[in-house]
Amino acid sequence: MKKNCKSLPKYTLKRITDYLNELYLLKAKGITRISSRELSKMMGTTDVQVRKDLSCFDSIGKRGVGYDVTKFIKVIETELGIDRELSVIVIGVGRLGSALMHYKRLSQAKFSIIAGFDIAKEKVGKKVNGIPVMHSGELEGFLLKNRIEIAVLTLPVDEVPGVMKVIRNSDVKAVLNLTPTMINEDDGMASRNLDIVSDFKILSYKIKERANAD
Amino acid sequence: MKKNCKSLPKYTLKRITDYLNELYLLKAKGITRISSRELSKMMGTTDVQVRKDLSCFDSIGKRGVGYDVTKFIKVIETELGIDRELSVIVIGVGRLGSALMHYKRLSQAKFSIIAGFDIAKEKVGKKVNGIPVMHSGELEGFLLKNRIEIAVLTLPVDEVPGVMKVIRNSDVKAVLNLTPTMINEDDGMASRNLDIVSDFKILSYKIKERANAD
DNA sequence: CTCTGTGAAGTTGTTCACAGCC
DNA sequence: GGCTGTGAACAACTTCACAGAG
Repeated sequence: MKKNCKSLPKYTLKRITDYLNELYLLKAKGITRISSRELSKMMGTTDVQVRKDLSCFDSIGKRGVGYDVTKFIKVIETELGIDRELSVIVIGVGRLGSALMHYKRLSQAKFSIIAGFDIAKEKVGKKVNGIPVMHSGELEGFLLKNRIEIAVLTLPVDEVPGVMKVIRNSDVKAVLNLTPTMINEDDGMASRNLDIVSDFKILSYKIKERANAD
Repeated sequence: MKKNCKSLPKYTLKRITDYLNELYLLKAKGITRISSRELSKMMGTTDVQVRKDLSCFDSIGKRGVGYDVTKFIKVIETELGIDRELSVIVIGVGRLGSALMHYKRLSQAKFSIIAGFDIAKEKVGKKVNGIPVMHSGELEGFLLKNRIEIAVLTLPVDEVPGVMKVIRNSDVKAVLNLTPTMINEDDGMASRNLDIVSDFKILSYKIKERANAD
């Protein structure tokens, strides 16, 4: 499937996931064909950008015609490796962790959350959306017995170092960190740091900047 | 406060919000001084990157010494414009919207959510964490009477177009979009699109890529 | 003529190397 | 010596301009 690129450029990778979301919507509407120009308009980018992003793959468009939506989706899904099941655990079953455990789009996309972990007695032993919640003390043992690809961190920031010690010692392949601290990648583990408050701050800056531009 | 840069480079802006999170943690620990090298280690970047990012501001470090944590925080906060109150509404009071309405770090950072909107009868008229929930039909009138800087979208994706029509017609300055579709910026409105499922997909790709590299 | 695909040019972001202050 | 600040060199990404297929 890959052509020119040894691995997808960082920003291409990000955009491709966005393309995918729009393609799903198009497919749901019964649209079977799309041009780079039409897609770029939805995405707020340019047609050339779309085509350049796709240049990493074997040609998936038809000149004079455009792209077949279904084929387009398939190629991206294969490239992202989301055509297989990935097992996930959620560490910290607060409002956000619990929201993720209920989130249908995740399971639809084959990310299956198989356990939650928390230190609160009233949560441990219960189920959230059918998913068992275990005590954080059991995490180390659990990771020895179960193959987990992704660990999601939705716990208080001061509990992160302890949990990360356990995770770095395990076979977990990636961490999605939703706490306001940075978790760096290393040889054995990928990571992604998301902090929604930071996004609010970025919007604050943009608002301020635009106001000044008057 | 600004020096060389007419506006902050895109990636500098993003990193600065990350620096801020680490600086808050340092301050909470009572640490008053930090070097670019130490900070860069926490962030998974380089000391030069940190210093380059700061080159947009009037010099805030001392050669041979490092940066004063409190001053560092102050400069960033001022630049981001988060030293003032910003009013926020949440459209779609599901699990995620509700989690945001409870999120302490948001109000601590002066982002005050003053209303939620939903179409579900059983939610309208109630309060979530003391914040009133109104019917989405009231949104247009509400935006005429209240100055809102940021609208957060946490509603089903098929309801987005209708809501965006109202918002684009209003004085809302920015949208934080948590639905899996793209909302583009225009002259009157900034936006930021976040889709956590896309982040899972990016991790999937990274896991696959690392596995292949063996 | 329409739309994809892609080297080449242009722009933006990162790293290097070192000057300047503590 | 230690650490900041920055022009210059380098690398990554985006846009341009156009060749090529339907």
